Amino acid sequence: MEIDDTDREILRALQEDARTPFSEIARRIEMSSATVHDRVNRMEEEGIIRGYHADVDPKAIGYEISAIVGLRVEQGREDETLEHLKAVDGVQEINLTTGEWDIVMRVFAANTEDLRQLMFEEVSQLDGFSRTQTMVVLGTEYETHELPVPDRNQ
Amino acid sequence: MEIDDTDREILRALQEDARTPFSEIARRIEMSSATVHDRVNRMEEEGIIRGYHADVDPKAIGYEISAIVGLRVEQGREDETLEHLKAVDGVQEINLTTGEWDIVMRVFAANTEDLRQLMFEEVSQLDGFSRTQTMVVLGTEYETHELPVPDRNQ
DNA sequence: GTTGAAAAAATATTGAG
DNA sequence: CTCAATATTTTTTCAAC
Repeated sequence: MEIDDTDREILRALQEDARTPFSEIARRIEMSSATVHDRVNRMEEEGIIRGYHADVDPKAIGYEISAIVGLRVEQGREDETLEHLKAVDGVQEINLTTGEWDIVMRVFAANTEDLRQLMFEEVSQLDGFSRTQTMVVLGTEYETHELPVPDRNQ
Repeated sequence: MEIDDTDREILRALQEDARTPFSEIARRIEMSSATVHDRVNRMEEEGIIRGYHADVDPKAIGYEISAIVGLRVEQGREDETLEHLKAVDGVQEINLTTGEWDIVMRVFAANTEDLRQLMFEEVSQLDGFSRTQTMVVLGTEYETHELPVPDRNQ
C-alpha cells in the first residue's frame, strides 16, 4: 500500500474527474497509458481507490433536506445499534466519535415529514440511545470530493 | 431540471460506478448509447450531475485522522468567517446548521499534531467564534456515495 | 427524443526489454 | 515496471425518423 509520485498524480486526476481517459492522464504525466492502466488496477486492488462515483445533486433526486445527527449510545449496545442504523434509508454516513456524541451521522430525507419519520420512527425508537440531537443542514456552504494529495506522506 | 425514469436509471448506474461505459448503461436500459450520452450531457449541463470523483482511501494519501467540528459564530460575522474556513487546508465540508452549532464541518489531517495546528492555529484564532468543539472521528462505520434514487420525486 | 451507422478515440491485452 | 503495437471496445457525431 505504498504509492509514489506517479500514483499521486494519477489519484489527483481521478479525484478531480473520475472519467478522465487514461490516455490523457498518461499524456500529462508523460508515461504510456498502459502504465497508467496498470497502476490504476493495482491501486484498485489494494483498496487505495475504493470506487468512482457520480456526484448527483441531492435535490434533483428528491432530497430536499439533510441533517447531522448526534447520538449518545448506552454502553454495551454499540454493535447492535450500528447494525440498525446502517439499514435506515437515507443514512449516508455514520461516524464513531469522541466528545459530546458517540455517533455522528449524516442523513438525507425528501422533506421535513420524512426527516421526522426517519428520526422519530426509525432512529429514536431503536432504543439504546440516551440522547439524540438533530441539526438540520440549512445549506452546505462548501464541499469537496478532492482531498489534496500531498507530495509525500508525512 | 426534471428527470424521468430513464434518467434515474442512468444516475443509479453512474452513482454506483462513474466509469460504467455508456454502452453498458444503454444495454441495461435498452436504449442506444447515443441516447444515454445525450441524457448524461443534459444532466451535466443542468447541474444534476455535478462531477465524477474517484473515492480515494484518505489513509493512503496520508490522512490518518479526521474530525467533525462544531462552531458557534458571532452574529454578523458569518460571511467573513466562512471565507476563511473555506481556505483552510484539510477542510472537506462546511455545513450551516440549526441547533447547537451554527456551522458543522468535516476536516482531515495527517496526524494529531496537524489537527491541533489546524484547529488552534487556523480555525480558533480566526476570531469570530464564541465556541468550538472538535469531535475526533474514531472510525467511519458506514459511508455511501450512492443515495438511493427514488422512482419518483416525492 | 430516439436511432443506427460511421469515424474517432480510448481501453485492454500481449509480448518484449 | 515500463513500453509499443495490436485488438477490442467505447465514445462521439450526424443524418434521418
